[in-house]
Amino acid sequence: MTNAELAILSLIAEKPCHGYQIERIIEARGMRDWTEVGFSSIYYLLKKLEQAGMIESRLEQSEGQGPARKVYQITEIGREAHVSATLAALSEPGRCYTPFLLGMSNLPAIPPRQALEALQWYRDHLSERQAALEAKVEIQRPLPGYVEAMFDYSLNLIRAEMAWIEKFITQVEAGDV
Amino acid sequence: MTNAELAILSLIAEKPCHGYQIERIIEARGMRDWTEVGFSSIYYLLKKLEQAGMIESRLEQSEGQGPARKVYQITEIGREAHVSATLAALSEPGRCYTPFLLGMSNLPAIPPRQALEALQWYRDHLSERQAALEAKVEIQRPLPGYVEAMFDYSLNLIRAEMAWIEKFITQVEAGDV
DNA sequence: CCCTGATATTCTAGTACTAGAATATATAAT
DNA sequence: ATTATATATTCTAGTACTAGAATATCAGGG
Repeated sequence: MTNAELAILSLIAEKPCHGYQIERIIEARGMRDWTEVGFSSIYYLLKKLEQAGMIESRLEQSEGQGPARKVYQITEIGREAHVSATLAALSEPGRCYTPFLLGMSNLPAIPPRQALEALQWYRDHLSERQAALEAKVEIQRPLPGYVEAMFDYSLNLIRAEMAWIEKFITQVEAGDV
Repeated sequence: MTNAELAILSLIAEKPCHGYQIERIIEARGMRDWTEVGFSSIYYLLKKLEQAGMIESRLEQSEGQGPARKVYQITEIGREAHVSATLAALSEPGRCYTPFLLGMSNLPAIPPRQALEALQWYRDHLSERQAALEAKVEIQRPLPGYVEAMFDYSLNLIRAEMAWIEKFITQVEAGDV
């Protein structure tokens, strides 16, 4: 199962949902911090999951305004797939191919002054990201333990990266690279 | 420019190459640690870059055995694109959507025993990866400063992740999550 | 002179989304 | 009535690879 499929299946596993509702849950929870599912992909993924027999749909009248909704709920097959995909995701460290290392591998090809500037931008962006995440978790507290852990994980990695990049920048400034 | 395109363009920027040669350089340098370009994609990417006017080709007789080679070299346009893409890669922290956080977000849906087991697997895999990287850098030393920095960056992040996961596992074992 | 194996490129048919437009329904305001 | 707005789904045409088979060339051994 792909990441995108698992992201959608997770939400249906929690409770029956229709496409538009999923979009709003993703938005409301800020899930785009850890998954990448565009609005236009949700319906595509729902259809894929339905074809795989992991979810099934029924039509339901809208409560407020708007046309009928197609509400999906998880099947037994889906439930099993959900658990095993979750276990797989938790047990295998995923490679993450950041453009950063690709950039680093090209360091010798660019003027040192510009490289330094770029690295400083990187640090600043990262620092903003860190601050935004810290603020976000602060506002939402108290949070369930596993959600707190997710933020803690992300923040730990960002902090480690910040520490490294600070060190590297001073090395570059000193002409050590 | 996409990551894959930049990876190929980097190599052509270094020296003129043909497709098969690129495959062997990628293999020899262990570049698949930080980029993802399958053999079957190399020719596709070369054509794309040529169409964009970033590289140009000429036919050349093979030195040893085998048919004529199509040797690509970088153009002025390509050179500029290479520098600016490298700067872009160095200045923008890329998001990395690991399946791990997706798994974490599904923690409540799975039996605690299995979750713990999965996390332990994760730790073991990560630990192996760390050891492999450490060994790799050790063997190859001495290395140019920027390459040393790339290994150092990767190792720092892996170590931070290891530290976090160890801590989290003990928390889970203690029933704190 | 054919065969093997290393070298080298091309082609076909997929996969997994993704952007954005088109379509449709219902409520509320003008 | 008309218009705007929020809700909701579907469709078309891409993008960016990617797997794997097909094809071709050439050197050296039998």
